[in-house]
Amino acid sequence: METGHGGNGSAVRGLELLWGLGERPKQGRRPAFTLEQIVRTAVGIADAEGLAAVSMRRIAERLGCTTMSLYRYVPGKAQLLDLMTDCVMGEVPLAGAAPGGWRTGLERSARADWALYHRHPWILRLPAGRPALGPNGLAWYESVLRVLTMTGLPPAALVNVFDLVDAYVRGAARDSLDAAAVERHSGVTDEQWWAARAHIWDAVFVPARYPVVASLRAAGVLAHPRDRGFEFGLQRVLDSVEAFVRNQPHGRDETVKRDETRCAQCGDPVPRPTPTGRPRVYCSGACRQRAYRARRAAGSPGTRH
Amino acid sequence: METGHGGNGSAVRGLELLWGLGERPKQGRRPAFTLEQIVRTAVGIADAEGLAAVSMRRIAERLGCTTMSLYRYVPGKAQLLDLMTDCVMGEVPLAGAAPGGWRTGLERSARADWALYHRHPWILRLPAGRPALGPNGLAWYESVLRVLTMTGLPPAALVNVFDLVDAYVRGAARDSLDAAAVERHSGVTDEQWWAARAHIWDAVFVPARYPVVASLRAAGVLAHPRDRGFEFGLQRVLDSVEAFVRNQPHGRDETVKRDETRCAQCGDPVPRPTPTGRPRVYCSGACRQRAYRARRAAGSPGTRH
DNA sequence: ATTTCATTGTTTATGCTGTACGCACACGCT
DNA sequence: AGCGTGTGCGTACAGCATAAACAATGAAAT
Repeated sequence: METGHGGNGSAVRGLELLWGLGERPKQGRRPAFTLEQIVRTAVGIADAEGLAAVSMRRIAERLGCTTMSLYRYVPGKAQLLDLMTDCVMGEVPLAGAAPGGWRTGLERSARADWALYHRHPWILRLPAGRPALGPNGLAWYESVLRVLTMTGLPPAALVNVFDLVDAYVRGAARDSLDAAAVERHSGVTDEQWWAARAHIWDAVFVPARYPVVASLRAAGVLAHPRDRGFEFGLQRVLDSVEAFVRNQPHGRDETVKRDETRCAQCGDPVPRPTPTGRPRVYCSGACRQRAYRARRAAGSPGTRH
Repeated sequence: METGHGGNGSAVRGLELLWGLGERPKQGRRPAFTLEQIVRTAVGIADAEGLAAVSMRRIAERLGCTTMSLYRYVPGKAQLLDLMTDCVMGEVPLAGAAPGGWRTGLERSARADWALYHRHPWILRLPAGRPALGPNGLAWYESVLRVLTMTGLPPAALVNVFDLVDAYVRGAARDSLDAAAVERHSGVTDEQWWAARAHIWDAVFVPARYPVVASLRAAGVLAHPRDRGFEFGLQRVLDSVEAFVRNQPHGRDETVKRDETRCAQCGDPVPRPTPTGRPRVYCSGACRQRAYRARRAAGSPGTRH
């Protein structure tokens, strides 16, 4: 019997929906919408007003039908969310062979994910049952893994590396998005937010109790250029994978040489090979100045006195 | 007027609650509970039945009072969630100087976080407005940063490194927990889950369309020894930080030497320095066998044939 | 042409949720 | 004793997902 469609359990049915395995019945009234219409409507709401605004009522209202009509297309809200995830996974360009070898391919892939999460912040709010296993998600998964095979690593290490990069990108994106969400939701910028609570921080960030945090606050690095940190971390993660590949018995390293020095302040690569001859330490004057201020404020950590 | 306490805005009031800045009024009826009682009750419910089970009604029921009484202690549910977060942050042992230098300290800290997230999976479900800025969260933040100062890195790089490790641990923990949650919620093990969908995977994981994924599935590395991946990724992240510190102009590397070879299959360190003299490649017989099976199934990626 | 019947759309109802509002009581200070 | 403030409680409301019965549709069978 069941509610409809003759499916054998809503979870499995959800997967069948993902892969479009349900054959259109010849008999009976024709549906007013397509599944894709519903999913895209839901995605639109989530993009515009956040995941909390995605309710069955709201979707039905936009589509001009009643709430319960939707349940003829989808077993439940959970399955709809799965469909939404795979839908937007179709946006991300598939990873492919890049001139710089697997490292560049992986780097581009990670940045594409980062961009995707910023376009659809709600993705990271819902549970990730393994790399989303719809057609789009699987195509993406395959493409990244294919790039990784260029490292020559064995299968188990392959998925480990994938999980490492994926975990980092997701974690970093969540932090960045949460901060942005607070800003948008409350209507106050990060600076205003900190300012409104200044009376608390002043009472709390006392150097006696929290010397390191206090010095970092004085150095001005606690405020929000948080997105720069993503690039830093991404390069570190890729560095480590590269080193791991190089140390493997059968690992073939197809990466271009990249031993440029990096900024001692932010970790970005230092642009030009220095005109004076002296090794360049900071990537810009701003970073040098920040380092100077930081040294003064923190009682010179970062130099050997 | 407001509802009570004379607070000036619920968000700021929430922070004041976190830091216990509200002075107990001398006049009037004495409260029946403490804030901590309420928070701990909520934490208990979240631990036992998940974040979704935490409702004001439910908490009140456990405490033996009515729902609305709770609003005398807390401006709203959002603030209560903040308090819950900082409450459990008090459980994690503070990072400190370890025999192995900053690397060991950071490693222990990351593992402690991992354990915390597994004890209280709901933490990763709610938005992280920066490292949770209650007393416990800040103490933890300070302790980790203090360990990081041993690297001699400048302030901006310090927070970058912190964010890197934090993002990875959170991301990896989320994946691990989501998988476990699916398992517990649906009552089926991961194997049963995959088995119930075998008819879909068989139709979908065709080598023609998804060669890499298909070979990985055949190699048996797609199933769930997902938690091992955390150690792998953690070591890679720490490796990269170590390399970054070593390449810094003023970076002092206080780490013990650790150039043991690692398993070509899973990345774990290879235990003994090999009795035969030949360099050991796999950490165990199981890994060697898995690598063998994988090579047969995948048309030998991982060897130069 | 009429009946049959699978399938879709709608209506109604249930039990959750967070929380705004107002009232009654208890306690410390005057 | 009594005033005033802070507390605990009950009611009420809007919104949520969805179960179940029912009405409308339209292709196939007779």
